[in-house]
Amino acid sequence: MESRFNYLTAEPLWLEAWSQSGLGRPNRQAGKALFTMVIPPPNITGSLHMGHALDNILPDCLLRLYLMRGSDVLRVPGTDHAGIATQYVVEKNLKIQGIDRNALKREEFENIIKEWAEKTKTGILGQLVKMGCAMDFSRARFTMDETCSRAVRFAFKSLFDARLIYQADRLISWCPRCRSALSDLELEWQTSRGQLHYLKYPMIGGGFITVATTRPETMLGDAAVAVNPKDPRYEKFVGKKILLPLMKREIPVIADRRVESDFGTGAVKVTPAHDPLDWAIGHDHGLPLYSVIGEDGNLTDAAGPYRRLSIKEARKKVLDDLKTQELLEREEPYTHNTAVCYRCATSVEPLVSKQWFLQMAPLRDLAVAAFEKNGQPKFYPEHWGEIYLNWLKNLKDWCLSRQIIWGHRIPVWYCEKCPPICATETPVKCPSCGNAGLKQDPDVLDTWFSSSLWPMSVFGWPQETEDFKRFYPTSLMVTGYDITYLWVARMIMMGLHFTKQVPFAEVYLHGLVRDEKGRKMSKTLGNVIDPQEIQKEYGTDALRYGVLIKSQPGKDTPLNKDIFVGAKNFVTKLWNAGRFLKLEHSKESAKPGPRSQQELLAILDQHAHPSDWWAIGQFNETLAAAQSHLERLDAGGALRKIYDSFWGSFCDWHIEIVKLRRGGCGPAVGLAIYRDFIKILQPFIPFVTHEIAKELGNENSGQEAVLARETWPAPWPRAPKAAEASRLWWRAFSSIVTEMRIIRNDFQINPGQEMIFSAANGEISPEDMSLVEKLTKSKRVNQADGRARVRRTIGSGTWELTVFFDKEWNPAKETARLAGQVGELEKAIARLRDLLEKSDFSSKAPSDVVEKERARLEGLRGRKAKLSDYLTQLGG
RNA sequence: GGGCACAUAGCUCAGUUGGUUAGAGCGUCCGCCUCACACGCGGAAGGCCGUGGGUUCAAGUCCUACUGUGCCCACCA
Repeated sequence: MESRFNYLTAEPLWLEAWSQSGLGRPNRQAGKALFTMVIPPPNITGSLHMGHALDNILPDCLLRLYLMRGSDVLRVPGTDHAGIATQYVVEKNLKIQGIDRNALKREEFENIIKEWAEKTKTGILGQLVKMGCAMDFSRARFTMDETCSRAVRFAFKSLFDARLIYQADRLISWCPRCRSALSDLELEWQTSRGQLHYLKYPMIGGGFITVATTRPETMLGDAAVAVNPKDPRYEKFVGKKILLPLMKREIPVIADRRVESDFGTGAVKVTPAHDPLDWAIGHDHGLPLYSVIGEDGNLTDAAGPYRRLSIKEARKKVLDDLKTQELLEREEPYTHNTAVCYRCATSVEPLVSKQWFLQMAPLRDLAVAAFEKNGQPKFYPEHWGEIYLNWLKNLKDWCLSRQIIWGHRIPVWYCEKCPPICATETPVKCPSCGNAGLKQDPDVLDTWFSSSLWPMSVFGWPQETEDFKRFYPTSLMVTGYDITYLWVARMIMMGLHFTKQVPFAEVYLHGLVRDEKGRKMSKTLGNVIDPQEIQKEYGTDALRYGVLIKSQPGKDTPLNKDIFVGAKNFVTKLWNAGRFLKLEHSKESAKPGPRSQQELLAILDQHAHPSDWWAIGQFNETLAAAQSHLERLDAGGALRKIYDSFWGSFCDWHIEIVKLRRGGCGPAVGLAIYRDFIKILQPFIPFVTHEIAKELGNENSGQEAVLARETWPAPWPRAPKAAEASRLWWRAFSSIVTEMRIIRNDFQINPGQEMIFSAANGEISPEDMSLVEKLTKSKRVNQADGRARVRRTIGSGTWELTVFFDKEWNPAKETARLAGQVGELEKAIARLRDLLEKSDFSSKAPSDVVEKERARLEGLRGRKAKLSDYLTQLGG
């Protein structure tokens, strides 16, 4: 074995081996439980970033775990066409080339995006492969491929026929840059500093009413002024008329409960066509709509003399004109929130537009019932269930149509005089009048519409395919909490509506990947870590390890490069431990690897050293802890446990001891435990563990070379007596070794120099004492001679270590150290004594806990006595 | 305005159902190329576990109030 794991050469070979073995593809083995997942399809906007790495590595780890624990597994990969996002990226690229997309025909532009889609799709799927994700790539889907498109058309028509999808003129959020409607969930909010303008509206018949607004240009579309009905200041105005300045339009003063008396002047201008609250008020009061802002973000003909001005220009001109007429009372600085497009950050305009909507209430009720009655799906972390439920209850209708090119065309066709025709296949002629000149609706669907069908459509739904029958609903959905509403909730609702089943039994919501300061990774901040670079520089296992060890359910994952350095170090450590054990074992035995576990246990009964039992015990505890974490889908927690145990116990202690034990079963047992570590680490870092397994040779003949297909280890059987004895042994042994090392450091004894010591009242066998000698480069003597000495108490204080050395040393430092220790011991003793004697502890706490504390107090007292005694000697 | 989460070492974070002296990685300091690994080994310094109450024999852990931080929802013009 080389001294390092060569990931550059090993990774491609294992990727090929896994592909051959069909990891992530079901075997159809009878009697096996199925564990299925579909991936959150990455957007085809570019390459995969660190968030995707987490999104895919975490479930891969769980899938590999399920595979080893005996499940038949399937994970379906795929990509998302990501309507607005992809179109935006392609538009930007065209702009760099000097091409204006508006100059292109719909088909031309669509073809350019298709080309882009092919390229990025390939790249993304390639990245998934290279991250070691065990998926069934033969089942890979794309949200706009024929299978998924069929599902989209079917779902739309079905919802249309059920009258859940409808077309209506509504106030929607409009992105003037994307030239498209957006859903409420596609808005982001920014605080912006602006002005609150106080406008004086003249009453017909004399007097003024003053309104406050942040958007004075919308006054051109005012249909009324509203006041609170309980506001005494305005009682006399209600029902009277205003002559709207600039437009010279008569508008009424109305009373509405939704107006807050204590904001601004207590009177609000009502612009039903450009403000959500005004829309509602206008609707209830039957006010007319004046759409003064158009889809291009400029003012419309309805704005009279202000037509074709941009919003900014119009605002300035309106204010100037009002000022001239002395109708601008005052202005004050004002900070408020404005909505922007979540893809291009352009300010969104509320405006009235004819759009397709999905009525959510019936779907919502299904989801609420599934969760409240059956607890479906189960959320990790659990508290997300309540958040999800709460959100569902306030759900509004979903605006489905987008006025962009890239996406699923709305499957509705129009005939000149007949009602719209909704069909899953392009109709040749109008079913009502037979007219052949049908025109398809130019709009496309919100990209999340196809996403919401994903767990069904990947399996061929609505067709009753074998796959659909067999794999739907899936076992687990792993995704980021940021798309719980946008995606998870909608999948659940669609699943319930169309299949009466929640599409996944469990949902694991992971956090967002952030930098070490907790900031989002972004190109502008320059804090982006590219997973591909990490793979090149540190290896894919290091990428997986780093991402996994930092992940916690529901919490954000802070990452920096150091984590991957540590990750690579662990891979190297693991590798070298294997290299060493293989070497050691080959000295003992000609066989390629350890014998069977049964045979090993027989040898253990005859020849075991306590450290063998201790290491076995440590492994069993690690296995149990890791499993309990994994049952809660906490891969990070499991990995941390394994790391601590492998490095801190197995390598730092057990292997070091095995090195010094001559002959015996040390290497064989060590190798056997090591093999189990390799297995439980396989789901996390599959490349290096597979390579090591190959290097070590097969345990038994007939086993597959693919470690991922081996079975998850069971705890080692061992006698409880041996377990207890090995624990006691460990305490004594480790504390004397540690104390010797501390003395060597404290007294600056050269590492090459042998230390002479005596140990009074040995709890350790002579054989083990020789291990201590070798481990600490020291020699035990029975008799004190005339040399300088230092004494230390060990462990519980029942025995004592004396180290002799030639050089003179100043006792002051040691005295201070001892005095400090005695002081702390006294405090601890007093605390314990009070606990045992003065409180109700002794009578109320369980007897075993009380016994423990009593024993501890005894130990502390013994230790203090010894230290005080020695302190007196030093002082004297 | 409503909701959720978090607050532990200089930094990033563990700490499973309450029970010995609260841990790791990175960073800092000291000493080592010891024949698996310097991507390593040994050691040290560094924490009244955000604050005040409460429950309990016992609280980092449970409850409550407060303070601070982050996020989500709402969007008062």
